[in-house]
Amino acid sequence: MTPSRPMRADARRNRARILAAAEEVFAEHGASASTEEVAARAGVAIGTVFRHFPAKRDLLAAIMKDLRRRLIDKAEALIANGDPKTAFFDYFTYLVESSAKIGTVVNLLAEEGPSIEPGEQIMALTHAFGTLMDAAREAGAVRPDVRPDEVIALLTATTHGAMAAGWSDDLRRRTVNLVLDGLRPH
Amino acid sequence: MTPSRPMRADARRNRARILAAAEEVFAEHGASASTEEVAARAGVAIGTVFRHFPAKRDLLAAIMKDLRRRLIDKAEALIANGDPKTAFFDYFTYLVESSAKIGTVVNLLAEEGPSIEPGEQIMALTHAFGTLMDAAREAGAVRPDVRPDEVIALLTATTHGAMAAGWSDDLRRRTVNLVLDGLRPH
Amino acid sequence: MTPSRPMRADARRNRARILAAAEEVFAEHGASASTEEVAARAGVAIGTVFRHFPAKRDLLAAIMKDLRRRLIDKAEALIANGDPKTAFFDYFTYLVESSAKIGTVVNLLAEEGPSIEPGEQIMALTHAFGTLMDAAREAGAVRPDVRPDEVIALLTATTHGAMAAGWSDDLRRRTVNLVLDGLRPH
Amino acid sequence: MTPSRPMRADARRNRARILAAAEEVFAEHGASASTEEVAARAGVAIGTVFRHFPAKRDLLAAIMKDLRRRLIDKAEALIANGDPKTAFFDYFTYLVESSAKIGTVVNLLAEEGPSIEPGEQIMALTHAFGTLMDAAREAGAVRPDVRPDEVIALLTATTHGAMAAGWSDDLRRRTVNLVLDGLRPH
DNA sequence: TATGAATGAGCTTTCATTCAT
DNA sequence: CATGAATGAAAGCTCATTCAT
Repeated sequence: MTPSRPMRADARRNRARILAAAEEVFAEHGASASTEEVAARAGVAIGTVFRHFPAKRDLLAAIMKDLRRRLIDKAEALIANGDPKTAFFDYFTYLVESSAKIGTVVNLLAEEGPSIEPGEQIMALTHAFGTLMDAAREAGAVRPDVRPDEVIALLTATTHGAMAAGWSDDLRRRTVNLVLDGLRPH
Repeated sequence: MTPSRPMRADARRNRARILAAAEEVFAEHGASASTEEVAARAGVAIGTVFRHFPAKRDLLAAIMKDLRRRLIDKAEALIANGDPKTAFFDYFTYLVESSAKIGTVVNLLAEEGPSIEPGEQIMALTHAFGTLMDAAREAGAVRPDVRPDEVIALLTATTHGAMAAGWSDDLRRRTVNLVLDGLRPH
Repeated sequence: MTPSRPMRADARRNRARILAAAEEVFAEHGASASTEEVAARAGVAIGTVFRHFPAKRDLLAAIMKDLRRRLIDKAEALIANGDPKTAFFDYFTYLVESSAKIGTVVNLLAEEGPSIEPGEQIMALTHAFGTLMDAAREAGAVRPDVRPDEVIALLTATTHGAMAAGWSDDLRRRTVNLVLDGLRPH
Repeated sequence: MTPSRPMRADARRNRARILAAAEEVFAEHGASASTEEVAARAGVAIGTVFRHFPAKRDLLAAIMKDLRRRLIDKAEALIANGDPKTAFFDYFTYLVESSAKIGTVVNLLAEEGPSIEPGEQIMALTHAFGTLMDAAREAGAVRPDVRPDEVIALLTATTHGAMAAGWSDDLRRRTVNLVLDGLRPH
């Protein structure tokens, strides 16, 4: 937006520290955690947080963006290097595994009012997911009659469930396998 | 002292109105909705809410109890009258369908700190669910190798997902079918 | 005021129970104790308390009146039967001893705004006290140069101190003796 | 983190104004006065009061600490410069004179639950008082048989009485003299 | 009369946000 | 830019008082 000048080094450093701190704090105490707590964890003053993120929801949104970025990167890596037969299943599993953070934040966003910037990132994520799924289908590893939106719904659900209900590692593994089993051709 | 005579008529009426209002308000705005809003919706003064539910978490807990009661009733009706082959699937579907309310509340309770009264109700619910599932398995309608906790996990996940993500009716139906398909013998 | 009819028996009984309960409760938790707590202790409903004492301050005032009544009775008994040489000192000591209740209430009244009905009772009390003191002076047991208001001030002070500071029985006895010593002729 | 640099100028100014306002307000209306009233009197917003004193009892405690500090300073000044024969009596009188504030607060603290920080300050105060009293005794100005705790009890009592009962200046002077007379050798 | 549910002003406290330093 | 003190709008909760039962 503002072309202005590139961020000063210390400013960029602070921004990153705040994001990292926020991810931790919100994962621990929920979105109702105070911004002050985030500032403290990041080792900056409260004013600094608000300079970088004019409102709390901006901070939440930025965390989401960050998380999505990482998920997209992971997907693209799998698209480039993975075995089509397994890459899709690996990715699905990976998403659920890393859902502790994501899920928490997602959940909390729900409280902050719906739809914080769906935007192009979501599309990129959806697209990458679709690519992996298509590849798996062509390789005969996924039932041909399941539709992408259903699978994404399943993923969302499993992800939410995994964190909200506090499943044990074992239960989560078995449940994910059950879900994935349902996607394989009989 | 006095052997706690039955609640006065107006008190019982108000209690019910508050519960109904709270269910609506929390479903709409999340658990962070104010108790004042609940009072307004119920058409009573704030003090009345606190007379019936001394703390906000008591109100949340009461809503949960009410919802669970209804779910248990439904299960028992199906156990008594349903066709073993389909009752389990019907119940699963019913639970997800009615999850808009349930899910929201469940979610929010998670934030209120862990474990608001796990209690016997949960056990009754789990037991009823297990009974339906066993009947379906014996009738050959469910894979013999899936375990109850996995299925409950799946249910939780689908339920959470359904409401948190705001699925369309159509998508929800297809997703639930996909899940249930995975539970049927191949 | 209202000549009306004499109080019904149960009403009079309730009034007494409320007063007794209030004395206890306020002595324990201070004047900030809730009227509801008083009602509970008395075994009546809150409405009953307010029927007898239209406002909280009326309840406080009634307690005071009761206490003063007992103090006056005690003084009159000593005037009638006591030894002039010792009656005054006994009374002074008695007042301090029984000050736990009085003191608390007096203190708390201070918070309720100044001067809850000084009235004729105070005069009666002052007069009785003066009578005992005069008798002691005439018997040569009290310095002739101390004035009544000073001694009453001293009494007030000792009384307050005794309860506010939570003196031990031993300390209270020694302090009272020290004070009384100062009143005796050298 | 940061080695707690000195308070910002405006913060220090506000802290002082809040303390001053609180002393006034609580002296006037008792400890039940609202924090809001204190904020208004100090000319700051309610949040500022709570930034400086996270809970109401912290504010009360701070006032006490301030008062005690002043009393200790006065005692030490008298120890350093006063005439042993009179310093003790002057101090006793000074304490009672300034008791309007002290007494009120002391009283109110009593309601806030027992013992807000007894701590070293109390010991310092007690010690200073004892020093003055010893000096007076050695100078032959105080009876050798009175014990320090009795005198402190007397002081407490007189102090409480002075403010609770609203003695006139004249009455207070005469009463204090009467008390002090009792402490002198016959 | 007694009951106890309802009222609603008011209290303490929290926290997102602003702005002087 | 960073700091952190100040702001003030809620929020949860209490309690004296009223009034339908």
